[in-house]
Amino acid sequence: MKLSTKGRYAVTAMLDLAIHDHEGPVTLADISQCQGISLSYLEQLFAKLRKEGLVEGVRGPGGGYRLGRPASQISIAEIINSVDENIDVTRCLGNKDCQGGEKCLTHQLWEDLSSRLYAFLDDLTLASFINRPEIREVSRRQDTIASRIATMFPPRPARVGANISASC
Amino acid sequence: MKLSTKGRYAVTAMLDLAIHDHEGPVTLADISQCQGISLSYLEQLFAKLRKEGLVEGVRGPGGGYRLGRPASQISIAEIINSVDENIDVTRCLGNKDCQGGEKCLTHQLWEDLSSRLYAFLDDLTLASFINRPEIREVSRRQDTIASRIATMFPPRPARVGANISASC
DNA sequence: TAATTCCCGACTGAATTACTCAGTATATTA
DNA sequence: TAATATACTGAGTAATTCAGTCGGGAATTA
Repeated sequence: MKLSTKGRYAVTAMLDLAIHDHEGPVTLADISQCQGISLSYLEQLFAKLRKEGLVEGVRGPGGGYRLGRPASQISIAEIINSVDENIDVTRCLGNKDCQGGEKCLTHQLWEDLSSRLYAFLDDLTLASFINRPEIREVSRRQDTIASRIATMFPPRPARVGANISASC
Repeated sequence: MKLSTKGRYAVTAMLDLAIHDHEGPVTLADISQCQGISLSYLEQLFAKLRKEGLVEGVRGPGGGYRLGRPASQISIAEIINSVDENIDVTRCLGNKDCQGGEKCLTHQLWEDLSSRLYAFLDDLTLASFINRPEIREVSRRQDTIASRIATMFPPRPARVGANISASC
């Protein structure tokens, strides 16, 4: 379990996808502009997320990325783990002699802490964040704008709407 | 809130101090050998821990480091924060325009997650780890050995004992 | 066909990690 | 008092990671 800016980028990007899930795919260009992250860097992060099945890409105009699973089945721990490659495990773990045959005590304790932390973050899903009332309110406001414009441009409403509601 | 190998080093070292608290100061040389971390690197980490008042150093032979406060009053979050300098906060936070005047939604959500995580780690104290029965058992065994030798070398028992019970 | 998007790999400067070395300061012990 | 063990400090450094650029290719839509 490691946690850095990289993990934060991945989580916020995934939240973005979750929020705009019903509007069709979200482009990396949108996220890039929105959150101030370089496009190519996002591509690298999303390559890892895709490998884990957390997102799926849709090519071509009107394409982008959408969640690979329902937001309720994607945990924060999964997201972080897929981009922040695991911290190197302590030397003594696995082979059980740290110092003098006896299995290292503090390393056991760290393992304990680490798994508690993982459990905590694995319990938090994307859905548990975006389903809170304040969030739904903001999301709803953006939807009304989007759908109003959508009725004016019937063919690909999602794309047009997405451009408008790109204010993160 | 950032979490890396550096933080792990600090936490395990602090656990070491907490476990051997009643035996007098623990030297960095012990921890270094025990946990396979370079001595000078430990010194740098402990400089930060000392600055935060989490540990206090004792110079001279028989010296070392001991906890700056009772183990029940030192949280994991404090330890990590003192060595893993904080993740750079998102651009839009503070000044409240991320993109178009409206405060960035995903960044609010991240702040939320971040504070939940901090609260979780701030609730975990050193004491909550070392007070578990398995740990006390190991610690007790080492104590009996230490005190048996201590009676044979009256003047500075703690130091001699520490050398023996250095198997982490 | 042209445009838009995902996808892929090589490369790069800057920062961080983990470490080495070389010393100074303070306390203990012989 | 001299020797020793420890904490402290700071400068330097190879390796790694971060975050990004660049140049393309592949699939989809219009």
